[in-house]
Amino acid sequence: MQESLFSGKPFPVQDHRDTENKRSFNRQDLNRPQSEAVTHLDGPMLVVAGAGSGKTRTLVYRVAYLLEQGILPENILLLTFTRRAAQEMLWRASILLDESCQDVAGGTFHAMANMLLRRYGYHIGYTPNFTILDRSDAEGIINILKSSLSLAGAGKRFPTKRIIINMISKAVNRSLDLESLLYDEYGHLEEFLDDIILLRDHYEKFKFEHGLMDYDDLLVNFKRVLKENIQVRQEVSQRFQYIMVDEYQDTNAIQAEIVRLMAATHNNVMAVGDDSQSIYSFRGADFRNIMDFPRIYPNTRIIKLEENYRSTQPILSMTNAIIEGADEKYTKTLFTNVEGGSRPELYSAADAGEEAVYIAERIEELRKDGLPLKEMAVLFRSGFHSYKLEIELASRGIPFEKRGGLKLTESAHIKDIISYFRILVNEQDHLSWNRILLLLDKVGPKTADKILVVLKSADNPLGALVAYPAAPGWRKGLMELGAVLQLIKDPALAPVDQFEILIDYYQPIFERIYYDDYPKRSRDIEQLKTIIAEYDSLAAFVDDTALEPPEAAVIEDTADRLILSTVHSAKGLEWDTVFIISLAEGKFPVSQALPGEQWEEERRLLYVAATRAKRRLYMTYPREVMSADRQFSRAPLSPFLAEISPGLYVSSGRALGQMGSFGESRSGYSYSASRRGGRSLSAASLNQSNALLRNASILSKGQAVQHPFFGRGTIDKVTGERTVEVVFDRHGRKTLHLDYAKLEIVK
DNA sequence: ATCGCCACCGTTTTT
DNA sequence: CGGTGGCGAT
Repeated sequence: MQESLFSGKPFPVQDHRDTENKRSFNRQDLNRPQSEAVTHLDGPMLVVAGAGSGKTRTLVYRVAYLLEQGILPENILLLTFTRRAAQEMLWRASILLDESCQDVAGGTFHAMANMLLRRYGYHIGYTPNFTILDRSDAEGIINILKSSLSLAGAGKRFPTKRIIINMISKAVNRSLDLESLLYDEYGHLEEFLDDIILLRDHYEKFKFEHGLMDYDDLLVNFKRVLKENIQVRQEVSQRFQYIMVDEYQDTNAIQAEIVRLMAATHNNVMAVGDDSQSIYSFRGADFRNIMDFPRIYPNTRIIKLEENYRSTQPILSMTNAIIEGADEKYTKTLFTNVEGGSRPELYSAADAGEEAVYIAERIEELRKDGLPLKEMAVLFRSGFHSYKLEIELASRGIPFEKRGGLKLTESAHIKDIISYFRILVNEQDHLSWNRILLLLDKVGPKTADKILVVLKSADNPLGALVAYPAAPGWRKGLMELGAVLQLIKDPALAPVDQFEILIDYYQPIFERIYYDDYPKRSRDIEQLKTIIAEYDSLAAFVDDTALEPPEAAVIEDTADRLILSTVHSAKGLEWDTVFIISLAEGKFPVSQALPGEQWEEERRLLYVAATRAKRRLYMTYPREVMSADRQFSRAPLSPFLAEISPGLYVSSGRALGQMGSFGESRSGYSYSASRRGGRSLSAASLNQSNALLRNASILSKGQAVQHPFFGRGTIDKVTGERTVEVVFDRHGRKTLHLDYAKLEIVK
């Protein structure tokens, strides 16, 4: 098995190894702390590094150094946040050294957990035959359960499936009781508590019965194997002599524990991270993992990288000011030796349309001045903020690629095709069975259900399918389905051949179901074919589409194209010129962001966005936005920008030169200032009532406590600095996190 | 009872 | 764009 990137896909061959990159990897470029991080051989190491400080470069050099020292590539493990990041690092390392770095084990936590769980999972009762659910599958299951349990429409504002899946996942990732989480963070959903818990229980059962595993299960179960089976732990931890984790601030408790267990033998963990760039708490990430690292790994060597090599001073001053406003003050103030540069520009547009025109014009200007499109990027908070701009760019013939937002594998027709393959890999994947049965004419949910019952208990589902007593209306369709599955099941066929045969069968169905836009959709199918052609194992392809979904269709496939991206997807990347759009209150930060932690995370998100820029930074906002009810309303500038010194940027925009608009921008400022005031007040009062309970050290076993939802209880165990186990009189044992739980001491 | 079609609504962020 | 609810057809 090819393990270098934890998947069957071969290491990509990069053709653009330009000299510029070779020059930038000159060893003299490393500063002293970087050299230390690269050459320090034994013991744990924490590298705290600011944006643009050369984290990637440090990691790449370390890989090269270790290989030079004679460490075998397969004993080095490089855990990164995205597969792309791992690929890029290994590719860069191959410039420094030779191709041996291709055998370095590298990839995402999930890909690694998947691979090792399939190998070792039998120790805790798992067959290697499971299907990985992606997010939309998980949401689909919640939907099915919701209607089968007759919960749909039970209340006017029943939370959406996405919110429910997020809650379930967050509870798992924080090792929190779902009930406590529901109460503490989703108090407004209190009336649905029972329904949500019921849904969760059925969801767990559904996955178990249908051979499915979601993202969280992969990590949780892998952790279980490591923890419960000493033999596995030894085998794995002996193999990985050096473990490096990038973007450590984005790991959650489970991932941190996996790292610790995998390092059990050699203890050579190097974690790299920046607490100011923590933007994934909604999925359980906890930047406190960084703070806790030295405690978990005694004798940790801590290295700080504070020099910024990316941006010019005016951009850096701006980004420092953004993060300066944070409630919790962090450690680093970045400085740069990059000379020159001009102040960032803030453009105030009348509305989203004018904003799009402004961006497009700027891009055309810069392009005319010789800046390639690939050196520019447009960043935004949410996927749909770029719709207007996408139309504008398309009409001007500017090629672009959108990252984040809808993935190729999330479109209905691609999911259809993948479902056929998932059945070949796992015949008990009833979620996929259901999907493809529904594609048959005259077969709806009820009929599909009846067929599924038979398939579920059959030893040979394919045989049972063709033997099913079908009604005349759809017998022919069922037979054809059975025949094509039988045909492509042949293990001698390469995935791409299976694909060809399948498409012959699927084409008529495809044209019938998506009759209005199937020509457009067929391009996606072509794209999928080129992807599948790179695999020689169908199972690896199916895994990858769930773990690392390919991006949505490229509008025009030329090498030089503009990147449009959500801020989340832009993490770790950099461009010469960066545009940040929709910087209006309610769009960035999103209106849902509550004061407190969520608000602070939005601020860090803006910090991440602004620090992507090397030489030029443009920020824009519309003064008028369309709200949900199609009414236009005035939108003040994002409070994060309104609160920093206006001297740090240059303002422009048609209305801003006039007297009236000055008042307008002031009123925008005062509005956000009042909001901030309200927030600090509530944060203060919260702190006051919770002052005694932020830290578990003052609690001890037997102490009586009061929880606003669970009522009266007794402390049973203090399990951490901020977590306790409480036995409640009416709700039993709960694990509570003091950062969230509003626990009071009963005297 | 079940399926197919049409019109309408509301969009956080994702390995 | 995708999910949903209503309604007519089978």
